[in-house]
Amino acid sequence: MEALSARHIKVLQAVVEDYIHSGEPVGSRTLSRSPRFQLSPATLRNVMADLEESGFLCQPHTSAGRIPTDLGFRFYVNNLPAFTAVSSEARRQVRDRLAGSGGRLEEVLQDGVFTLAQLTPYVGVVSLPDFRQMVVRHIRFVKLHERRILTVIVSVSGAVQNVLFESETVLSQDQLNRFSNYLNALLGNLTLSGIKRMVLQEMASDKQGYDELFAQVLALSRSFFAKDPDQQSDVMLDGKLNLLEHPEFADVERMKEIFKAFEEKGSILKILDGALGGEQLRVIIGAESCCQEMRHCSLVTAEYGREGRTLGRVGVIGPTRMDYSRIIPLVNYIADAMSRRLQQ
Amino acid sequence: MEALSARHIKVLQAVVEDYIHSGEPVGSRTLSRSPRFQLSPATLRNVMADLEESGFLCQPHTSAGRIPTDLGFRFYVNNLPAFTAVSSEARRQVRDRLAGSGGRLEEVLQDGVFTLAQLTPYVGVVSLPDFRQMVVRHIRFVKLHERRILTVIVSVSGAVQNVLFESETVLSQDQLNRFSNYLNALLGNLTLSGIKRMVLQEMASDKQGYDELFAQVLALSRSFFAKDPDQQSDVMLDGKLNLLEHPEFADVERMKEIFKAFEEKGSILKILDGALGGEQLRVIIGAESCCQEMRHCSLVTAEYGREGRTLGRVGVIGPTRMDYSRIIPLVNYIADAMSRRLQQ
DNA sequence: GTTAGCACTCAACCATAAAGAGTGCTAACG
DNA sequence: CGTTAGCACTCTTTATGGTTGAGTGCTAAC
Repeated sequence: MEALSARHIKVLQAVVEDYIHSGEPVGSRTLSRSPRFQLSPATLRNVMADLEESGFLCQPHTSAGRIPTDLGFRFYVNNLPAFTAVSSEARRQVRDRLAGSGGRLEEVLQDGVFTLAQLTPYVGVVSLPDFRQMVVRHIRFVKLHERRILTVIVSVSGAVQNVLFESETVLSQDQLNRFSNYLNALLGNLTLSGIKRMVLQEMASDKQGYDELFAQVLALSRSFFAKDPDQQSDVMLDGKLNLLEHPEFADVERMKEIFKAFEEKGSILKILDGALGGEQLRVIIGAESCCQEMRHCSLVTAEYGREGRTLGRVGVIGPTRMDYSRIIPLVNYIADAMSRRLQQ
Repeated sequence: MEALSARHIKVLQAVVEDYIHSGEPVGSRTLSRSPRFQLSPATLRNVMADLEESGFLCQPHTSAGRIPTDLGFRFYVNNLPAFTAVSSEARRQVRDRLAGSGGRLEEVLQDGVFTLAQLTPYVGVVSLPDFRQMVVRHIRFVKLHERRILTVIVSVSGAVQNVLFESETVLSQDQLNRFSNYLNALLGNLTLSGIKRMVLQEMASDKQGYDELFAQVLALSRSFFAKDPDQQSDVMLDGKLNLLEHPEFADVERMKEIFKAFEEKGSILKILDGALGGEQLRVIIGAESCCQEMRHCSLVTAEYGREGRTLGRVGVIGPTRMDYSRIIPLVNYIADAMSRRLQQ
């Protein structure tokens, strides 16, 4: 397998692009008819045979045209000749949708995946930030019943989370209010994990001479953290039905597989946040995801965040035969728009 | 179309049951082989022809066996010869699941649909109570930022709801706490709509001589209700993938249709809560739902509630070819188990 | 009222044939 | 030596037709 000549690359690109748009295996004849080549089918056949040997193309069967392998798509994406700019219509839709709602984290994320599902024939996907890693703006305790307490946690990015737990002693709502105030005053810029760490440290140091209030807050916090809201992060999907429009998922078995992966979101999450080297944009093609059920899918995702902090990734899931040159700029654009919206 | 003879009924039941278990059109031969008939195929053919004429059976094409129409299933369900008792294994699973979690409304509902999806090859479905109709146990206001206020509402059945709104004036958290306390003291057994009604009445009466606090609480409530959390009720589904196992949904087009209905939950909700005559148990067969996309599906649902109040309906969605004699008791059982769990 | 017999219909299956697309290989060409 | 035309070959797709089997409706006899 030697280096690819300029012609090889050009042919590979042509095959990939044709396949992306037609969905059919592409043969040497079709290719030679294209005005971008002045070559006969025979010559192209030779080139394509080389590309097949190198693993960039394959044939569904003898006497069919070629289709790109994952490797072929990978090469194509890494050497994308040109991007399709995000249309002004699409920009408008993104802007309108994001501006139209409240700006709470969940709303922004929902708007993001919704717009992606609208603007593409693929599935919009976004990973929710791990709640424990989010900077807390506000904690409030609400007494429900006896020792049953509802905790309302609001993050700086506007996410609201409710956690139920049981305190060790019965406390009045007034006491809880004082605790809330105390904690909030203390809070400056800590994440939930940060608060937990602090509480545990303080308890371990076991100083005497705490004022009563602080001791009580610590005790309460401990029972709160004992429950460890391992609510973990989660993913949101939109537009699953879009996938049904693609011929590659006409087969019920294949569909079932992918929907199974969607149902238990864990595996999607792992693919999204899995590779920890947080590149701004990431394209995962077919089997690269290492997820059996997703081997016929590609993911294009980008980071979104707030004030320099990465919160998660947003993007689309579609067939490996995806219109990368259009999708990549679009995903970038939406991730950016969401981050800007969250800033406000 | 005259009244059905005992024999007609027996044949209809046999056809329905055979079809439910085989999924294939059932012919006169098959039927006559069954030990429950001592009749020749020819005789059965005559009976079946009558049933077809009356609209209880139909043929996919000449020279195929018969399958029940919606009307046939309807008759069968209305005259169910016997129920299959809920197995002790199933009871155990329901009990374990419900006992295992926290008892918050959402958890109970989730456990309910989950168990249904586990125990049947169909989709578990439950309608969430309309939040405005739920009796409020607790209201709490949390100041987020300037005039931005988060309201946490807890219902007696343990549902928690967050609503964001903007107050007219800037208030401190201390003030909000006092308002919360005041409102909660006032609250005794009102629904959210009830509270709204009360607030509007009080404001309309426009008495002078309110104490300051009450006036402020009223003002705050008004801006809260101005937003009208028309969060409406919602539905939860589980086990959508179960449907893919049924031969009747092997066709991608049909699948797409149903999943579309699932996606926009409004239509499901309408079917569930639509017919307002709240029978304890309800079976909706095929086109009876009046929902185009659901015409190949049946729903078996039962009411669940708390302290005599109906909160919503829980049940399953499956193909019209559903094992009604097993499903009906099961749905009843789960609805009952959920209601009992909510009582605690 | 029930049954046996018979002609008929129709989907499903299978084999075969023909068409069409595409290939690899070879030999000729500039 | 790269390029091209030609050709035999492969393999899918589509159409065709015949056969089988399940099931029916009708009629006549029991």
